[in-house]
Amino acid sequence: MNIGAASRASGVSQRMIRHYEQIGLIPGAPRRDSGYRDYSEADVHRLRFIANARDLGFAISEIGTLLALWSDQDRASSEVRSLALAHAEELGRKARALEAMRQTLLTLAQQCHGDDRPDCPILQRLED
Amino acid sequence: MNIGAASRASGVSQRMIRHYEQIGLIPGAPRRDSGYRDYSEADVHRLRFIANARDLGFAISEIGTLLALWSDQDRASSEVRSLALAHAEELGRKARALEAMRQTLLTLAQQCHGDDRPDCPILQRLED
DNA sequence: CTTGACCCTGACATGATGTAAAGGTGCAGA
DNA sequence: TCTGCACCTTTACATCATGTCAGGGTCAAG
Repeated sequence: MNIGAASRASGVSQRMIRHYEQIGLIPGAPRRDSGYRDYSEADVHRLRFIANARDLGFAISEIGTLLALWSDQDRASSEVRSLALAHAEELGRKARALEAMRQTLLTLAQQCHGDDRPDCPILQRLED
Repeated sequence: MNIGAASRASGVSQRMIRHYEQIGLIPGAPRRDSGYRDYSEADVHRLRFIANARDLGFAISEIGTLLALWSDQDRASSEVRSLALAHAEELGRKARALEAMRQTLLTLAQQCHGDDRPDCPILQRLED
């Protein structure tokens, strides 16, 4: 399977497939005589795994760990679980930070009459 | 005032002060004979404004708009308000996306016994 | 054989920020 | 005055994940 087909089958862009190969996240695909990369179903399976992990917000480095755990038949499920929980906590931290910013903005916007007059508590707050 | 003092007074790193100058977010500081940049209190005030806006998650491009509104005595407060509300909405979208990922992970982790056995619903989910 | 779809590599861009190198400036103390 | 340290300058490279473009080779159908 050429890289285009692998990309369509996995949902990972050709650009990122080549990138993942370059940074060592995935092994280099075997090449045809033409130099074209050749992918198997297993390769596509792994790419889908990566795409799903990205969709859950895992960073590339974490995905490397997940891939290692995935291919390790003997690993304890607790390892995967604690990685997932740590990541969930990180996501929660980020979400709370964004939400706090949002609340601050909403509060300020509420105090701003939002008409043609120039005075504005939002800008005043940014000055302090 | 040298850039180091301006940095300490504003909370913006020297690196970023120079960067903001380079991309045109702030005007180039006047130079002494030595070539050193020279900052006024007003400059520090503007840098603090930028730092506060960054803390609220505004992107540099949005801050450019905010700075323009800030220095426009005649602008309507409604302009600032709608910019803030649009940004708050964007923050909300991002926060909800992170929270959704987090919930998915927590649900999966709950289904994972997390002991020494190798089977793990988290990895299974990533495969699909 | 031509054409169009596909593949290759390499490079540049994003956004915000850090860090490091290599060199000039300014000031205080010996 | 010399020395040393703290400060300043520019330039460049790194991060992270991704897009896009250019210049070139390959393949298959007509």
